[in-house]
Amino acid sequence: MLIGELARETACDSETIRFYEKEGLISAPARSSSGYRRYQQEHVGQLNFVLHCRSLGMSLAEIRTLSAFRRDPSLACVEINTLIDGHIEQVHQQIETLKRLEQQLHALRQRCQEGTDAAHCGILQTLVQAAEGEGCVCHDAPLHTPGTAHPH
Amino acid sequence: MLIGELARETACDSETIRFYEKEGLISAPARSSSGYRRYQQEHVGQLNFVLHCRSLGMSLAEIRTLSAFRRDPSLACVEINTLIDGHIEQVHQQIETLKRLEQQLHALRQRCQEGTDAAHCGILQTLVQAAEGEGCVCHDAPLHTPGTAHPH
DNA sequence: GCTTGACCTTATAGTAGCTCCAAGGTTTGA
DNA sequence: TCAAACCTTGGAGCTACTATAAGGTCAAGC
Repeated sequence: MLIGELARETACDSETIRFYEKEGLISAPARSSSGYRRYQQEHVGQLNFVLHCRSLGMSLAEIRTLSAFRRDPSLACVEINTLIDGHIEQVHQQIETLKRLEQQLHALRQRCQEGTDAAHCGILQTLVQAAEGEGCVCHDAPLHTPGTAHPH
Repeated sequence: MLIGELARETACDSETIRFYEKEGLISAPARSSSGYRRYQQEHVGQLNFVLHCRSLGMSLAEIRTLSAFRRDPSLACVEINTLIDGHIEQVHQQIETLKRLEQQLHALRQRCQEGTDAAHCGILQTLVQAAEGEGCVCHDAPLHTPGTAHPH
């Protein structure tokens, strides 16, 4: 199987497959005499595993760790649980942060309902005032939202 | 005011201030004879505006657009509303996506409650099966979570 | 006058997870 | 024989910073 066929089968871009190989997330396939990558069925499984984990928002580092357990199933799974728990907590924090953000944005949006010019735009006024005034309490909570994954 | 003082006053790193200047988000200050940046009160306002918008999760491109309206208040504010609405929608989508993700992760976590080895770890088994099976419906929704901002 | 330390400058490289492009080689079908 | 569709590598680009190196400046203390 050439890289293009694997790409179609897994709905993953060829470039991304090469990238995952370089990053050690999938094993390097055999090469044809002309240097083309020749994939086997096992690579489909490996790649799908990575893509599935990515779709669950895991980082490449986390997936590398899980892959190690996949390769050597004698290892303790406590670490797997810890990894998943950590990831759940991360996602939970992101949700909470984004919810607060959503509320702030809705409040901001309320300030301008009609289309005039920017001089009278309540949104802009609010943003400028918030930046200049000391009493702005709407952004004292940290925002940390690490990027998550692409569709699988 | 030197860059360090502005940094302390706004709780923004000096490097980041220079970066914002290079990106055109704040105006370039006058320089002393030795090349040091000399900031005025207006720069504090500009920088706080940027930081506040960042704390609301806006991208630098969005902030550039808002800054233009701030500089020229005769422009229509319809675009401001559109920008904010788009941003709210983005945040809303992120929240929905992350909520689905959270549920999937909780379901996954249920698969392994006790610490044995990875061979019998339900989490790993589930991940591997999900990757290999066709019938995995748990990751057909796209995940797009652009990074958001740091605390202000 | 000299040294020390805190400040400032620019330029460059690194982070995550890809994505895109250029310049070339290979294979397949008409 | 030729074109289209594939493949290769290497490098740059994206976001929003962060970190480092190598050097210049300035004020205080001795």
